Amino acid sequence: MPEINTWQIIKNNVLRRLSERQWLPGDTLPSEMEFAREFGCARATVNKALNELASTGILERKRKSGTRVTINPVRKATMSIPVTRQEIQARGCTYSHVLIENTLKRLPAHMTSRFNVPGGVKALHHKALHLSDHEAFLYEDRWINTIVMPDIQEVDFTTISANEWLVGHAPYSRGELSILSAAASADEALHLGIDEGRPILIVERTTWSDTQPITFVRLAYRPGYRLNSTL
Amino acid sequence: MPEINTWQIIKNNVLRRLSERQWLPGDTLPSEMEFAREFGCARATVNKALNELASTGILERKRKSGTRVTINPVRKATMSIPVTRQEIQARGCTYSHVLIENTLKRLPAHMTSRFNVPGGVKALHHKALHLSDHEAFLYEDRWINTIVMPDIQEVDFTTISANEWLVGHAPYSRGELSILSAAASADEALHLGIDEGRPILIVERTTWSDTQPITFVRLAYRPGYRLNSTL
DNA sequence: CTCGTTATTATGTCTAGACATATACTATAT
DNA sequence: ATATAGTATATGTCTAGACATAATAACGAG
Repeated sequence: MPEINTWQIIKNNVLRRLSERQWLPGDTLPSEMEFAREFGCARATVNKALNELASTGILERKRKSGTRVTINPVRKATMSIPVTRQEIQARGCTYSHVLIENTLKRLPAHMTSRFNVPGGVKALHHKALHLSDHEAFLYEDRWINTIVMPDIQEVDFTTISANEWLVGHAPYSRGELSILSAAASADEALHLGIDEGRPILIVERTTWSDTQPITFVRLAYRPGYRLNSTL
Repeated sequence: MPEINTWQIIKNNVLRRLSERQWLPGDTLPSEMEFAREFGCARATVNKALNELASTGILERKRKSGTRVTINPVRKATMSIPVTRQEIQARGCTYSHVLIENTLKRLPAHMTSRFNVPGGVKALHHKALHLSDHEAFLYEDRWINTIVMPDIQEVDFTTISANEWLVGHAPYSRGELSILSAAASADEALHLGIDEGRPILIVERTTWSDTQPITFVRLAYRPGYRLNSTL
């Protein structure tokens, strides 16, 4: 454990004392001033160390009440959702993708509510298959709001994937993520080359630019895929 | 957007300018000193604002090179994995759980490697069903390393769930999380009250105390369950 | 005993400096 | 041309203060 900075020394020290059960869930830790005296540093340095720990969910901090050990720590797993190409290449496999559909059509009912647009509005329906070492890896079924992203109709998605184009050209946005398990639909099974009904992992994501939804995508991973993370 | 603090004003200002595509992915932002002059504040305040944005993955910061807009932002979704009881109660449902098994037995082969212990070692095999409004919600199949947690053999798991006991009594630890889709096994289907083979969401988690594995748990959620998160 | 007021206190934010350090750039010597 | 040493620079860390603010605790009046 390389301890170079004062705030990291303090952070690691507190972590060690927590693992040694010196402070139990619910207990109040010493105040910033007490820590500052103990470590012979400024209060701001203690503040940084404790805030760092609070951001991971181990500690809870409140004005006047002080710093306490979280009783029911909500385990915050930071899942990184990489661009698929990078994920595949990081495993040392070759990445390729095939454009399956890219047409402007009327939004189906379940999408108009999701995009919060009136019925009858058209949007870009985009389907693509991502391959790892030339084997089906991920099937992508996406709707793109062309009202917000009009330029996208000119893009050649045979050379760049929609995901990567959007990451580079859509302004930074917030999003909603949903992970579920489903039986492969006929469409998904066909493209992934598996039997219909097989359990596959689905990730659904809606991204927004300010108040406007940009895109909704349903990612169907091939059987055996795992989303991993450390906490 | 309530902007009370200087660093939040700066953060929101930068976010807005990013969404207006004033700086594109790969571009270098002004230095901290320039921002400090622009906002009439100390450099430390700018530092906090920009570090805040860097922690979300939007910006990348490096000494001397400066601050630049991330080209391929790894979407960091912070999934909160709450204690099941809280998750159910947060939905306004009543929580209950049933202890199905709690016996000391020899570790199967696939677990000895996971726990990194010699073969023949015994561990606590713990199975429980968590119910939401008296309906099966989550089936838990857990192994607990009794070498590390000897006290656990005395606990009455009919009154408190293993998860909650461990959260309160195991020292803070790191863990590995894996999310996958699987066909319900006979055991899982029986307890969840569903047909064998139905696609269900599985969360597997191993938690460690320092170098010692404490527990491995496989959580089988009822069909229709979604893990949600914002990014 | 209850309600409202006041003091206290721990954290939140901020400043104006300082030195440290990684790293890109430049100049010099080989 | 290439390796090496030096310089400049932007961020990282830190200090010793200051005032702000939320929330608890103590107090006092009715």
